[in-house]
Amino acid sequence: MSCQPFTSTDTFIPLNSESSATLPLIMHPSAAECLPVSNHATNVMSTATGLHYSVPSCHYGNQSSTYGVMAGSLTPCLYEFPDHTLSHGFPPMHQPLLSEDPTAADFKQELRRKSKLIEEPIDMDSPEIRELEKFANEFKVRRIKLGYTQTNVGEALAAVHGSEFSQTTICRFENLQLSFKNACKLKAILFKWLEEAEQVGALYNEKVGANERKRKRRTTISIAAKDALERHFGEQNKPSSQEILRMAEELNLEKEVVRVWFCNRRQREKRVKTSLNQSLFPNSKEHLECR
DNA sequence: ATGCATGAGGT
DNA sequence: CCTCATGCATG
Repeated sequence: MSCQPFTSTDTFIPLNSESSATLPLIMHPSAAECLPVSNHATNVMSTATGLHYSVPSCHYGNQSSTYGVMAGSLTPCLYEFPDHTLSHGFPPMHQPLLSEDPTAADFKQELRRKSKLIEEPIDMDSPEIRELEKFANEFKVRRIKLGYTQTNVGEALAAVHGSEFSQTTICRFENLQLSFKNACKLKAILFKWLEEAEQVGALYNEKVGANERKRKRRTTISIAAKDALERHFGEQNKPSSQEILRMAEELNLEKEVVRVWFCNRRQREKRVKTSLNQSLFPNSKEHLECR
């Protein structure tokens, strides 16, 4: 395709295998709306690479799908508002023509729906969100100062929390790619850890147990398929089982894969946008109030 | 850093 | 079957 993934990044380069804050990839016409989230505030130079566990000899490679065409540029995930808070695409399409008491049933559903809608009042101007954002940035800086990688932190968290977290989660926290609620929860934990870690001041080695791979291989969905899925998602973000099956057959994917794709897509769609992206003005410098 | 996956808890 | 929090696997 017309896309070319990063060229470097061999296997593991301890230093700068990441720093991919550029996101140069292609954008699907249907989803090119969000800006890439990059490290803006501070000048942290490199994110810790999370890949330093030794890869044994994973040779399960029978992937017939086209590789190298990473199309992961769909929605660079900034927080977004839940559909009901902002704009949404739910046509009022429930007209249950059941037998007995459509009114009651309908009413009930309506109620349920409503009570659901009245939950989190998520304001992006909320001081809480500002604070969260600030903490996330600070956390990263201090974490690096302590010499911890995201993986290290996740492991060390067991001490102050009880259980560990993955590199993924730490990463998502730092980049505010979690739901507001989730981020708040993690913030408390991370805050606690940070304090203790800074007191001790040194990185104590955690055990690095040999990992067993247990999961199914990640399915690689072709760009064409993703494109099709995106299109479907545009008009129906919650397809029925039937529709899912149909798409699956059409795209030569397992039904489960399609179902999960929609789940993940919805989840993404729902991310609450914190103010993390005040730096999304590529043109204007930064402040526009001076003078 | 992020895509696809899992599993717990809800309906 | 969904949502949500999470994470392995992979780009």
